[in-house]
Parts: sequence; C-alpha cells; structure tokens
Amino acid sequence: MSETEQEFLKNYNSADYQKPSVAVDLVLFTIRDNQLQVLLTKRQAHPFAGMFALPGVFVGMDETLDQAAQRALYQKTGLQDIYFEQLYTWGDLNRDPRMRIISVSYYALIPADQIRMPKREQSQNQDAAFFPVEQLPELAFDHAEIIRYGRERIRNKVNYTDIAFSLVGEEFTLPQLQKIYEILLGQELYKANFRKKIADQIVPTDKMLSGMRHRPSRIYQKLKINP
Amino acid sequence: MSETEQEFLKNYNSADYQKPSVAVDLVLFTIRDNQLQVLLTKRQAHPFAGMFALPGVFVGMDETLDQAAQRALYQKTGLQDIYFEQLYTWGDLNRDPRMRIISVSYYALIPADQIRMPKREQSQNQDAAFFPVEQLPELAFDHAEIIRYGRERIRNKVNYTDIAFSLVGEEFTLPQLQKIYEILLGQELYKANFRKKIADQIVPTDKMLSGMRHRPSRIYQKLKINP
DNA sequence: TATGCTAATTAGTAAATTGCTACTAAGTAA
DNA sequence: TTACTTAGTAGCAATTTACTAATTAGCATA
Repeated sequence: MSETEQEFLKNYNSADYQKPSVAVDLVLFTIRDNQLQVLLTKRQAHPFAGMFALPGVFVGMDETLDQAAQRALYQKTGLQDIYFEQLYTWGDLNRDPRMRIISVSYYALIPADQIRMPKREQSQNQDAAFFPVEQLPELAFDHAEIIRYGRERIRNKVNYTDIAFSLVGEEFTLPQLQKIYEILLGQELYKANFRKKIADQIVPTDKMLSGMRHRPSRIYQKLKINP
Repeated sequence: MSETEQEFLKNYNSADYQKPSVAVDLVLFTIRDNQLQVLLTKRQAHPFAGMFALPGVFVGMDETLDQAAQRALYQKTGLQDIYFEQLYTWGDLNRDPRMRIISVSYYALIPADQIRMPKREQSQNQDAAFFPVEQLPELAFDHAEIIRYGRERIRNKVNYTDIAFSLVGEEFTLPQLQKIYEILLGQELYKANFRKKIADQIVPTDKMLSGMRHRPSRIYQKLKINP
C-alpha cells in the first residue's frame, strides 16, 4: 500500500465510505451419467426470478473467504471434507442489478457417491439440482461465465495435479478413473498410456469389481504416503 | 444464490450491515540483472511502519476490479498497456490489524525497457523500488505470501501460455528470450529444444544485434497473426 | 462343461518430444 | 590471422505419446 494510501487510511473512518458487498459463489462439480454436472438453484425472487443460479452466501465479518465457502458448501449440500479451491473474483459494476456485489467464486469436486441430491429430471422439488455443463439452463448474473471459467481451470489442473481423484471414492477401478480424466479433459485417452502415467499414484487392492458380463477390473486406492 | 439468500436480500438494506473493505494489491514483476524482481513501497505509517509492502488501492464503488488494478498500476508506475491478470483474493480475518480488508491481488509483467524506476541500491528516495524476489526485505501484511503465490502462478503459466513475451520489448534475440524463460521457470533450458518449441510464435527480422565481442544474434519479433 | 461375448489388461511399436553433447559460424579484440 | 566468445545447428539417446493388437477372465447360454 502506497504512502497515499496510508495517508488515506490514517483518516479513514470505515463507516464513512460506501463499500461493495462481498459474496462467495460456489461451482459444485460432480460426475454423473458420464457427464460433468454442476449444482444450480432456482431463483424465486427478483432479479432473474425463475432462472437458475449458483449457490452462494454473503461473507460474514467474522469468517474468512474459505470459511464462507465451506459454510455455503455445508448449507447447500450437507457435505464437509470436500476438495475445494478459490477460482476467481468477479467485480463488474452491474453483475447484480440491485447493488454492487463482488463475488469470490470457488469450485468444489464432489464424488458422485457422496451426493444425496436428485438429478434434475427426477427431482420433485425443482429448486436445486445438478445439470450437465453441456446443457445448462439460462443462468442468472454472470454465473454462466463463472462456470465456464471453472471448467477451464479444471481442464488445466487435471494435467499437473491429482484433483481428478477428488471425484472418485476411496476405491475405484482404473476404467472408472480413466473415464473421469476423460470427462474432465474433454478427450479420450489411451488405456495403456493412462495407466503408465498414474501408476505411481495408485495402489492395487486384492479386490475385484465383478458382476458385469465380462472380465472384472481390479480395485485400486490412491497412494497416500508421500511420493 | 439460494432462496434463503434471496429472502435475505429482499429485506437487505445495504447500509445496515457491516461490510469488509475491498482493496487491490499489485505484484509488479520485471526482470533486471537476470533476476525476477518485484516492486515494493516502504510504509511510513502504522501498522508495519518502515516495512515494505505491495502497492495497492481501495476499490471504488464506480470501478471494476480490473479497472482498480489498472488505476493502481498507472498511479504507481505511469504505465498502461501492460499485461496483468488477477491472481487470488485474500480474506483472512486479521490480514490488516486496523480493519477487515479483503484484497484482490493482481500480477503484472513489465518489460525492463519500460521501467523508469530506479533499482533499490541506486534509488535516492527509498520509498519505492524493485527487489529481487530471492532477496526480499521483511514484508508487511501477508504480502510475502502473495508474492510467492504470484511467482508460482507464473511458473505454471509460462509453460502453456505466451506470458513470457510480456517481459521483452517488440524486438528481442532468442538468447534474451530464453533467459527470460529460464528466470521465470527457475531452471535452465536447452537451446535447441527451446528454439523448436517457440519456433511457431516468432518471426525473424533482418536485423542483428551486434557489438558484443562474439557472433551477433538475430533479432526476432513475436508472431502477431492468428496461429 | 464348452463356446461365445464383452470389456480388462498387457504387449509392443512408430512418432514426437525432451535430455544432452558436440560441432560449426560470425562477430570483436589483439 | 589468430584467439576468444557466444550464436546457432546437428544429431543421437531416453522418454513420452499415439496407436494397434493380442491375451485374459468373468458371465451367459447352449
């Protein structure tokens, strides 16, 4: 902060100045039906009544941004211990027609088996449901762009981090894991190469997943110890 | 935003609630003396008087975050048309001991030839100067972490974007460009491989840079047209 | 029990990229 | 002209990626 700023602050009475509101919006991703899906809630009130939007909360004075995101996640899904990460902060002047709101977006990756929320088509209450990112309804605010941005972030990080593992449970087969990589990347991968690449991140169990009418696949776990 | 949120907003009188202040802090990188350097300003007032900090401004109600960053950049350096990008938003409760300030950080990459500001050692006025990121003074607030984060972001983006070009002028030699890549990545590269990789992003001119006591190097420009 | 079906897993090889060494080229300085 | 220094290029080994095909193991059903 420059000297100008410091001078300013010396005489700065926090209440005297208008401030923007700060919110946190969540992009909750999961994979269902072999598609990347995102949680949306239907707006009842103006503005954008009837349209869908990302879940969000205002940031309290007594909580950090991460805590606000965690709280929102818990309120909307009941989930904790989910991988989440800050995405981007959106500050256009008229994002929200009511007032100046700066939104700090986060994304989270939720394993399908932890979700108790119904799919859009099956939902009685159409208020909150997962939608495939490729077939989103009309979205309120700048939320379509936020989702697009989140999708892009994931596509990048998949290649040099292990975030894809956040979308499977404790145990998984390699065909399952590969499918997740393919959905996140938006392209197919070669079986043999994929296995070589993740070989040092996984540990085989002695269990097999059978019951299909073909050869069963081995069940693996993520390697936990420091690599 | 959920229905709960919407109910809340319906009765929300913007002035009735405490809000955090929102600031923008800049990490201005450049390369000098074959080192990555960052611009710091010396704090005169409490808190952290005498320590160095990143330049920053408060976000006005009538400007977007990008505009605030642009304004800060212009105020501190007089520069415009500089590559900059949002980095991360910092919202810990006691980042600033005076009050709750949420800081949206940006980083910018400034070509060395556009800088009119003196180096730390040469500066008469020791208020603002560039410091090598490897030898930073004690920093105020969480600014050391912000710089570390910016450095990491750059290291990643260098590999799959062309941000490195933002640190050279219109014209450059390949040894110069390679040095910039090496400094950003923090590792040496092989000449031949480096040239193959960037071959489709550059265009040779018919000019040479001579005057050294060895073979002159050809001067290139960045390829402008759509690749 | 044998046969066929399906997807899991493994082999293997060509093409592209990366790691690395060494050679040739073109200025300046004596 | 020679020595010196860095620019630029050749070329090959090691690794990764692209891609094809063979083998394997449950399940279903004849």
